[in-house]
Amino acid sequence: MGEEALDDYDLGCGGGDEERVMEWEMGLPGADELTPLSQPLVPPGLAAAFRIPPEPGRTLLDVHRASAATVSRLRRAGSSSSSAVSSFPAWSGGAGGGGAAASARGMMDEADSSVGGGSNSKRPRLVWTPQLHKRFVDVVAHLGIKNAVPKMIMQLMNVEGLTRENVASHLQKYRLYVKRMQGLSNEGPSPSDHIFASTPVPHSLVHEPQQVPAPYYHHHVAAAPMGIISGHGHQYHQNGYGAYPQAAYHHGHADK
DNA sequence: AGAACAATAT
DNA sequence: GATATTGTTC
Repeated sequence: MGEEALDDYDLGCGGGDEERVMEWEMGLPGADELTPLSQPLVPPGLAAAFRIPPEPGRTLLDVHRASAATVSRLRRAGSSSSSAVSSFPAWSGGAGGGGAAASARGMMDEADSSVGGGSNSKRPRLVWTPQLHKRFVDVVAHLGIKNAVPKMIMQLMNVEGLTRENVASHLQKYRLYVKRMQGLSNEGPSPSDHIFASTPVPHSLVHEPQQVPAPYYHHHVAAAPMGIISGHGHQYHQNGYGAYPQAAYHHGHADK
């Protein structure tokens, strides 16, 4: 029993608002992974270099408000008759305000017309933050190199708005990186390896061919939806309260 | 048809 | 250099 596919971590079939909230809470990162409130999200040096205006100070109260807002949003989404899964905006829109982000995956209605000028805003390019990359690495390590293919990775990452193409592109580069790292037996990552250097390549990716022939594992993937914060061309962007969930896949060993 | 992958474009 | 897009193959 248990040949369940991996794609059933949608919560909610039963209508547990509390369950959503709990999953969300379980997915929260540990204190050691969060930037202290007293510290700016963007390092002063970097901010200066890119002319990023100073961030508004955030107080504990702000965090509580944001937290409460998220909880109520989760509840609302669950109690709604429809079982739509989308919770938050994946692509934060424009600098000024933007609101109204289009929904993420799934439907782009489109078409037509209005070509003339370009009031068509394209989807901003994805920025692979260390947090996103970490999720990516966790999932890839969990699947094992052989089974880690874009679609699967995308599904397990459970990041709203993340597309298969996004993952495929990143995976391509990541594989090259891993290969390059193996080639140079011992040598830390080069400083130009930005993102990749931020999360060490798990041994499982280097050595053992992890055997996971089938949809065997049935872990509870407590992956609360994680939004993507991105920017326009070359404009960083804000980062709400980064309450991204920690991948809760337990690693481990074992099954064989 | 759709997904993975490698090559190429922005 | 980082991502996106395209082209080819499975």
